Amino acid sequence: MSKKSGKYLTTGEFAKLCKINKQTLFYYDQIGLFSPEFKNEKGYRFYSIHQIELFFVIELLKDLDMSLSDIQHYMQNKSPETFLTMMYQKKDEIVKKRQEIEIKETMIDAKIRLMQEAAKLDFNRIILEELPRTTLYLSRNIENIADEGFVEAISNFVDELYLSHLDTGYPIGVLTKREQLVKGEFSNYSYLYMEQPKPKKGYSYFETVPGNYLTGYHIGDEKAIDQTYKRLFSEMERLNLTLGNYALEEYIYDTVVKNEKEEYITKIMIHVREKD
Amino acid sequence: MSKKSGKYLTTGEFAKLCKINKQTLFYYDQIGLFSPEFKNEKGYRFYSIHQIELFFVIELLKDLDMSLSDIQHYMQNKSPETFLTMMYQKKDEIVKKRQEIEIKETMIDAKIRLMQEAAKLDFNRIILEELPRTTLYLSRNIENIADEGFVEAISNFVDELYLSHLDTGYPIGVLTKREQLVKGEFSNYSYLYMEQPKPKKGYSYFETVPGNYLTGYHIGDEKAIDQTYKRLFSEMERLNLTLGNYALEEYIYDTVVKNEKEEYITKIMIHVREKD
DNA sequence: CTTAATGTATATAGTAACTATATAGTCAAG
DNA sequence: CTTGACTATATAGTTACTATATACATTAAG
Repeated sequence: MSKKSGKYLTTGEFAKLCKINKQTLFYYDQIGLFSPEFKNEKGYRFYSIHQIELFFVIELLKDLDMSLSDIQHYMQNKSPETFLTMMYQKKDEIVKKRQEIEIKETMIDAKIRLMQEAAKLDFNRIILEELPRTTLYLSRNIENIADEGFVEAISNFVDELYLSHLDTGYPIGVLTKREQLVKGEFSNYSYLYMEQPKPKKGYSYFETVPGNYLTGYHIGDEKAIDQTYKRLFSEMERLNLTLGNYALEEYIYDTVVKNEKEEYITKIMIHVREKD
Repeated sequence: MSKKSGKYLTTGEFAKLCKINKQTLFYYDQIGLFSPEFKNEKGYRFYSIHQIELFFVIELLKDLDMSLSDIQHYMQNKSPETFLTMMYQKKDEIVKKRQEIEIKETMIDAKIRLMQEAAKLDFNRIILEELPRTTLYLSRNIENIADEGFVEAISNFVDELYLSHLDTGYPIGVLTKREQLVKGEFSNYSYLYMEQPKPKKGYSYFETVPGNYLTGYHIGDEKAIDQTYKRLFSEMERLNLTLGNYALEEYIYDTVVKNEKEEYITKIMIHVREKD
């Protein structure tokens, strides 16, 4: 702290206070965005402690993706009215930003859960597990759609999730109704879905049936997924179980397996009932 | 949607799906960060729908301030273990990020409230108002400190707020005890403070006294702040009030006044009691 | 009172991550 | 068979820093 400057701060001191690079303050002065309260005869910059408030406002606007030149233009002709209008707008933006962060947090949580699960898992084993009721947001019906239509359906569904703020960070899954499964059309999916841990009001959802699910994993080329379904159906037979209402499929990104080449894993969960 | 490509997407289609600029995908391919599943003999890129998962992971890491080259290095030698470790670390980072966003949200809310209040306000009028109990986080005692010490104290306080996650986005205020006020030492502040609407556990706080406060504003050069204090004390006398325990001062950024030149406003709130 | 360390300044070059533009080839529809 | 919408590469430009080089100023120590 320079003793002579009194209640003013030098560039270095102000930079430290704001937790920013000193060069950035030179740069801001140069472009005329944010300048010290005065310069002495030697050209040394002196900032007032009060200027930190303005600096924080600039930081805020910057964080809300406003360009430096836009901030500058705004600062040059601001008024209480425009400031208030901007704050209302920025409030909306920051709420959206927070929601996006929350989605990413869910995404990380989902990945962590998946990885922890995967560590204990043998991808070649089929297991029978009890799954709780969950809420799914479904796409429109996509039965009997062509390959290129499937891609388009996913594209539309992603757009829809984005626009309706229903993207929760969970992976996109597919639901195949019993009707297709009994015909052996394992890849004739009925709906795309995304799990909704906290369903937003104003939308209609599908509730999964709580109960027993036969879970297995298909590794690699999905053209061969029928084999995995057949293995699952044999296991179902062996366990004296009967096919329930639907099957769920989820794509898992390849980090879960120790493998050099990029491979995709599909988790298959078939709803089953006790045979009586 | 190109009909021939089947279940693969062209660069343009994949870019649209990911809501990203097509050039960015070229760029990612060029730097070897994220490449299409294959290229045809004409050099056309084809992305698989599954690649969106990997793309989202890249976006996530990018949002958490990881550089593209770091992401690339990580992607090249990842394993389930490193991925899980990274996800735990990123979980911490995103929580911190969310908290920072929340601080900024409070900051916006505080500004909006201030502006709405200011719109109805005459900065030259002194008003008597009833204020509720609020929680303040105080700095160490800063009585009888020199000017340069004051700047250092603010600097330390800002650091402390940052490190303890006690920065709520509210402005930094100063509290002056009755003891100094009666001596006429209006600028011999006792503590710096920041309001804590949701006080975090594990820290000690100061609770303001709910009751009557005489509020006035000082505009411009703070060397002349004594005048404003004197006006407040006369008004106190006139209203048959007596000085309470302390006074609070808050700096207000200049956007609240219609004025070309940068001016700072100080809000002064003096705790008062009925004379009996 | 000198000197070294640390601080300030300007000017300029470099960087990351896009982003835009120019030019040319490809494809599908009418 | 042409037109319009797409694809590609190559290259230049942009934003917001960030680092470096050089020179002058201030301060603390001997």
